[in-house]
Amino acid sequence: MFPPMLATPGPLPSGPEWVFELKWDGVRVVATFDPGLRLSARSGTNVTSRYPELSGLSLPPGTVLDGEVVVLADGRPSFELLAERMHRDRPPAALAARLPVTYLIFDLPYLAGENLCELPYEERRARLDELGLAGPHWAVPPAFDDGPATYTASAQLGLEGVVAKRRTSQYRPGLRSADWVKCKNESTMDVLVGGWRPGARRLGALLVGTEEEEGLVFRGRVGGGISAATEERLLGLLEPLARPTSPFAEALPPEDRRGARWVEPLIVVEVAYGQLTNAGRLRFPRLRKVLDHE
DNA sequence: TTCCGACAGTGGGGTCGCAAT
DNA sequence: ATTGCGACCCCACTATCGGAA
Repeated sequence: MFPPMLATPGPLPSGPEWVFELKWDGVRVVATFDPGLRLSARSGTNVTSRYPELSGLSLPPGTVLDGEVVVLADGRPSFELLAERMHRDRPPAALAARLPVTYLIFDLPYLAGENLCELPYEERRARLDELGLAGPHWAVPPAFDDGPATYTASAQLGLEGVVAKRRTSQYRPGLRSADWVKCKNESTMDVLVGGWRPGARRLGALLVGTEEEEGLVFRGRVGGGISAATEERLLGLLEPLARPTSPFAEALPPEDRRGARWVEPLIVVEVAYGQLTNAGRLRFPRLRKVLDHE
């Protein structure tokens, strides 16, 4: 088992010592050859049989590749499509054909038994490029020198963001290093609070929505980003607004509804999120601020 | 003494698989 | 057939604690 190196979240670094890759929205996979191909998830789980289309990938024994398995749709990775098959060992042929995966390889910690981890990123990257890995289901995506342009392009293309890597950095297995910085595209939205749920804290999560023609449309639960002080403030605002029935236009699924305390939807909060899901819910939601209302 | 980084804990969307109802 | 629950995947963020500065 070879735990992959992890990136630290942060703002886009600048300077000639950095190189920039697009951030691919999929699952992290390490490939080892000893001598047969073995694919490992970040946790170390053997996932080789989940991605049979990668079985043709062949390299010398003692080689370790690091990359991301994605499902491409219109040229962009779709995590939601990948989710439909990523838990399945030996997926049915029809499923694998409908949702083919691509392994995007971005690092080479070992080659034929030679430890390349101590080499600077740029040299490992050059060795990786020399392998000429390109096939129907794998590729080595490009790296760029212009950080701001790469970041802007990632947003325009609807990608997840960029990962900045220090040219001189070593590969540190299993470590969350400051030499790799992930800069994610994110959005914010103002939403109405239609209820809340207790949890381990007094206020576990907010049930939020947006006002549309059909009424208050549920956008998901927001439990992240709430400090102890904000929790108290929100409870003080919400408890006087209690009402017996849900203010949402549609009945919420049981797993969202469970334990809910409904309120008049009068409190507006700003939430940050990664993307909207196909179901119209917030992905990676967290509270940014409670908006003052006159 | 103060500050920072690592870690545990709490929250999210979503899928699958299995058990209970 | 529906619901509940945990295990995995992807996470963000807060609070805490010990060691570095």
